[in-house]
Amino acid sequence: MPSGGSSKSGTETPDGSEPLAPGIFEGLAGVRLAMRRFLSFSEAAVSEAGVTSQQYQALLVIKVAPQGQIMLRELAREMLIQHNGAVQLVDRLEAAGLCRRIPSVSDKRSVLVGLTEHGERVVEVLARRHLGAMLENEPLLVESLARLRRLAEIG
Amino acid sequence: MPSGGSSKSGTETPDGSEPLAPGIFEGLAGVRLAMRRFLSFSEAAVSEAGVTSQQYQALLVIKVAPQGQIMLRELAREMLIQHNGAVQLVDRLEAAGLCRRIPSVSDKRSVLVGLTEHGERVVEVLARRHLGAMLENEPLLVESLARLRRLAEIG
DNA sequence: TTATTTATGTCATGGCATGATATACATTGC
DNA sequence: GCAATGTATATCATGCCATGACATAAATAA
Repeated sequence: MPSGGSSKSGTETPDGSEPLAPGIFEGLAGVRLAMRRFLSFSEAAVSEAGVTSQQYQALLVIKVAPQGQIMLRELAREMLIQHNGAVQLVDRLEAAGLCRRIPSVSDKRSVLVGLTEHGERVVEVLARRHLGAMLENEPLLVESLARLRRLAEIG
Repeated sequence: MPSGGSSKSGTETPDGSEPLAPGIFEGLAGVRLAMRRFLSFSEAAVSEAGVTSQQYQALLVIKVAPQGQIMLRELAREMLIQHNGAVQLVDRLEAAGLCRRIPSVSDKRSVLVGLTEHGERVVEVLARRHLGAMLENEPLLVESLARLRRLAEIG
């Protein structure tokens, strides 16, 4: 597509509605990039500790759960994944010695997941390391979202 | 656990530095949740069109590239992934008829990636569908980031 | 008891991303 | 011209993540 000035706001659209405001695609791409950047430092920081982003997030969820324990089902719900995804996630965390399955006494179907000492240490270190970097990268993301909003409101 | 029974905010830390402000773990978990929520609607919206989130993002990057074409290497760099990840991503996009490899004439090593007509239609529809949902979910994320910042500044 | 729901787990599949490696081409220096 | 080096793409093996389909066990209701 030649990027001549007028051709970007073509009038034909797939569903016949009005064309998108010029710059919207750039705005959307910018937000995704900002979010990727935001998450990629996390990926890097976290992988030094031998865990992945999702695993760190799971550790956080367990950490902030009441009594530091959470049902597998709850963990899945908090992380917006299916229960079987959580099963495997906990499998890997348990294999890494970061968490522990504790059979529930009140409901023999249930399994509670809690952090091991090692898990406690890892989540503490990672949280600390994350905080600074997160606050550093957050403005770019927020700015990028604001720019998209302005673009959308003009269109 | 040496910290005795009472409190969540123990004073000992793994590396001997000061303890994190209370609520920081909750703040960090909140941000990750907000981000997941933010991305999960995207996942859902996009999957109706038969593509994944990453594929949509790749389509966006190609769409906003000069002349609507981008080198594979560039695509990888824009998406913050390795070149071989981009190869497979483009493989899948090409298999789905969304993009096309165009051998570069100036540099026979290079391959330019451009959208097909179908790809153009898909990215247009998805961008449109995304915009609204994105603007709807964005305040939660921004608010969640702001809360974390406040927590960090107090600590 | 029987049926249903709930919680967890297993299996097969597929997308995503990486490291290690290979092949083809370009560029630079001799 | 020719060798060395670097670049662009591609392939392979591996591992994480997530899902759908299915299975098992336990709680619960009819």
